[in-house]
Amino acid sequence: MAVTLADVARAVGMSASTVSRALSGTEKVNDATREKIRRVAQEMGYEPNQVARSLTSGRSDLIGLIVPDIANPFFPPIIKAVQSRASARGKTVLISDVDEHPADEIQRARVMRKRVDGLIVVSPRTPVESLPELAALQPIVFVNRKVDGAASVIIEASEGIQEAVEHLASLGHKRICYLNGPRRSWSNSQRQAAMRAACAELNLELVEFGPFEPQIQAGVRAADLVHSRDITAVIAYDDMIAMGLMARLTERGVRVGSDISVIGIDDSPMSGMAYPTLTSIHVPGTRAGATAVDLVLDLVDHPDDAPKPVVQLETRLIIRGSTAPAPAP
Amino acid sequence: MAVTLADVARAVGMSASTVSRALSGTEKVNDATREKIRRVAQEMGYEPNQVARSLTSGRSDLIGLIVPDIANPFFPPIIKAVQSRASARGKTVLISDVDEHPADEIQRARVMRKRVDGLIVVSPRTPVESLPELAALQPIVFVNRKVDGAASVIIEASEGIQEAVEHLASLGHKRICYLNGPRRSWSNSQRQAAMRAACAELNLELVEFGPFEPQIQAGVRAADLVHSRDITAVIAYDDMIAMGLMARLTERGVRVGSDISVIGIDDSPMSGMAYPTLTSIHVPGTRAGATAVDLVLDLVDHPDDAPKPVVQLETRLIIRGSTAPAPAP
DNA sequence: CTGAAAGCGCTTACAG
DNA sequence: CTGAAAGCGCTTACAG
Repeated sequence: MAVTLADVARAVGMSASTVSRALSGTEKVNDATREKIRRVAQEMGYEPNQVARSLTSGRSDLIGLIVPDIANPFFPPIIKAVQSRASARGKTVLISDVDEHPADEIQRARVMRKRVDGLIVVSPRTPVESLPELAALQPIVFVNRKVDGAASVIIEASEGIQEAVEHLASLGHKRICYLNGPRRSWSNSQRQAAMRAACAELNLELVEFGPFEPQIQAGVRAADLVHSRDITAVIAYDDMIAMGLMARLTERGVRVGSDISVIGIDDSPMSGMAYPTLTSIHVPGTRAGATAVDLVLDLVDHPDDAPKPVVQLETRLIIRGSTAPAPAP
Repeated sequence: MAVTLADVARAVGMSASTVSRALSGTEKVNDATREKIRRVAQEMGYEPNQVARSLTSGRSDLIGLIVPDIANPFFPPIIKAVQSRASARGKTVLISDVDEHPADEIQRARVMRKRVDGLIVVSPRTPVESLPELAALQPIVFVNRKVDGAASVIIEASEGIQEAVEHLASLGHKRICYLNGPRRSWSNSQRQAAMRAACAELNLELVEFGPFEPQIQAGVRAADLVHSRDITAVIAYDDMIAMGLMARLTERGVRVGSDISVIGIDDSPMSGMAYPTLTSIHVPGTRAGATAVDLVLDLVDHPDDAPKPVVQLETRLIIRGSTAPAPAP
């Protein structure tokens, strides 16, 4: 059996209370005593039982992180940012991937909630009617979705999309295609609205396809739709779809970056490595992750503070090789 | 405050023991009693405190999973397989990404160990001298690394590499380049040895570069080395490196799949989507993940069983568009 | 089938 | 500065 606090107390001839205080380091204990206790605990290989600790103290120093799909390259940078920020603040992060199953989000959140101090839920797919139940699991922070009455970090797509559409317009494109993301995605409704607004403002024709899942294969399917129409420029819901689109168009002999222009969203690491490199709208995932940690830890310390903070982050266009002047008609 | 077992007991006028038994479902309780308790608990919104439960029962129904880098596409399929298998067996998975920092593996494992029933560590980077400490954190299963005296699921690269080298030889390649993975990677030492054996057997010249980190950027660097030598075929430590290599060669005007042949390892989802599509050695990550869950749960149930099981999985070559006959000299 | 009691390993007022 | 005691919320022999 593992060494317990009581074992250490017996070994040094002191009470468990004192040992506890000496080891947790916060309260006043005689320096010599503390020193001795520390040494003995060390020698005995004592490791505090975190489960017992969190049962009494109510704190676990753990943050739970729920993401829809770690295989989507949009999420790893956020996850890494959350981990690095949390670790800087003395917390450990426990990740859970719900594999794009909306129903699992609430279930995972419930399972995790009791074991962590706070929860961060990225791009929740939970239907709007179940959102209040999730939001009630305080302290909780949502990333990439606005949830009424809950703390959130949201990413404002409109500037980036505005820039993207202007970029295409300045290259002479007249008809722009938008490939929609998942049907009930909050991000997609944002992006779609921004597309419509930008095209209306610049007097461009907008063609929409989708919904598509954020997966390469969906982009492959989209390519054939795009190819069958008279389209010279495409903005995809995300880089995954854009990559699939580019691969399939190339396969069909369409030269991306001359015959057709393609823009992704997310600016994921692979966008700079594709051929041609992918023009993409940068989404500040790293900043979003770090901010979410700060918000959730604030909530842990001040659970009753209201209203809940909402942080908005902005996006911008990164121009690479997949966009070019519209071909002459 | 949340509803506790005692609250429910008071509400139904029974002891906490009975309520506990009724809800956990294993022991014999009067059917009517159980029914009533269940209903009341439900109405009151009772959710058992898992922390308290695991303090007394010693079980958490949680499995910890430690991976080096979730951004590397090799890991998500393994993670998803672990999650799906665990969930089928009534367990929840908590993931931790150590961001390729070997020292973090032991630290995370220690933090997690007390809160989970068992641990799965994928592709551990921990130096061999610290491995015993990790292995001592029973129950633990290692994936993709053989650890003395510990349960593990290992992936035997040799067949796949043998097939890859034979494939290149049959296409007329005489000199083959191997791009080594990380310096202290167990997989790389396996792969390197298999490369040397296969080339020796088939009487091919082997050129080695590296070590390289398993990242696209490393492949970009490798491309320039490869380009400066008289090489017609490359096998990379993994798909990430192969993708970077292909992108950079293409950029420099070398046609992958005719001027030069490239083979990756991992057969990650993106290998079918690159242009050209990447010939790659399939590594059964999904099977490895599911197997690891079975092994770790066996260990949880029979902690004293020795010797620890070691499962070997095999690899095979998937031929796609990035390999072609050697160009005439 | 049900209850009273002890205990899991720690923390935290309360005294001194 | 230190100790005794209570308690966190549950589970589990032990009786009955």
